[in-house]
Amino acid sequence: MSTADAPSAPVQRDTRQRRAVAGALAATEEFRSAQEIHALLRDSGDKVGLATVYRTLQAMADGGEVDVVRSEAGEARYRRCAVDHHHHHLICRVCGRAVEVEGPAFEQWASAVAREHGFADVTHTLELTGTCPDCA
Amino acid sequence: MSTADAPSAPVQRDTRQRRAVAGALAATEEFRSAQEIHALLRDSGDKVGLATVYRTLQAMADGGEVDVVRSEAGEARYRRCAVDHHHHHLICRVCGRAVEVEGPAFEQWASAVAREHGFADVTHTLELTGTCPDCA
DNA sequence: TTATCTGCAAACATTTTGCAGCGAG
DNA sequence: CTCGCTGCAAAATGTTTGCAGATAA
Repeated sequence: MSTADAPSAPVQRDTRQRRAVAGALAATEEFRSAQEIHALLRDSGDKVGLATVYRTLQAMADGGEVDVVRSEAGEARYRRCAVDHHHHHLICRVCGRAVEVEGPAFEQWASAVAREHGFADVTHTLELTGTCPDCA
Repeated sequence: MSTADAPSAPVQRDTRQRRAVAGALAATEEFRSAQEIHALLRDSGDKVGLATVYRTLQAMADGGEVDVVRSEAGEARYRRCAVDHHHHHLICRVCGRAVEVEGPAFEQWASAVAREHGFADVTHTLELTGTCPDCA
């Protein structure tokens, strides 16, 4: 056996582009689409190819570094995933603003339902979409 | 003013294609993608253009006749929205089996959260994914 | 050096749209 | 008869991929 027989850590190289994408994500709380990030970076002067943005975000999502949701328009939107405890978002369908929402009651309900049906290893995806006070 | 001054009811014509799409949706409980429905109809012998399927589903979604969710792959999936009381699905990630789940407690929690943040017209998408007893 | 990453552009999949003709009302 | 609906195919999105060259380790 070698010193490292765990192929599960495909460590990424530390490149300017990767840092730029990570930086753009770190700069905000909100969900951003790949194209938004690409535009944002170009704006900041960091030139990163669109494909690279996509590849980087995908890699980050695989590594669990970012959360991904699908907008109603069908685009993937990414956000840095710093929080340990699970929470969800209430998203305004007009301005896209996202409010973080905690739901202990909901979490409990979900586990209860899963257990009741004998399902194991249950995860959930929850999105609340509405019109926020400012956009009403 | 005319006898009907409510422009909010752009009544759709009753066509063979529209009926076919509605039929395909009525035939199942599950969410279907536009392309699946198109294939399904072709299979049944009803020939409906793909564009028409898209247009029809979109119209139905606008009219609130169907629910729409986005799959993780980014496609839109439609389901007839006949049920008065809202319910969700607990889906097995191995065999794909879906169990219907009711969640009055969850519904209440969702409305409460929405109200608390001043959001109006809030809808939610909830998916529970796990491994069912048979596939464990 | 060498394997990975990047950029570009072409390939892809899904959904939308323009236009001529069909068909419901 | 009229106007909306349909079908086809082309266009528009959003995302992925092949390849040659750049670059981190």
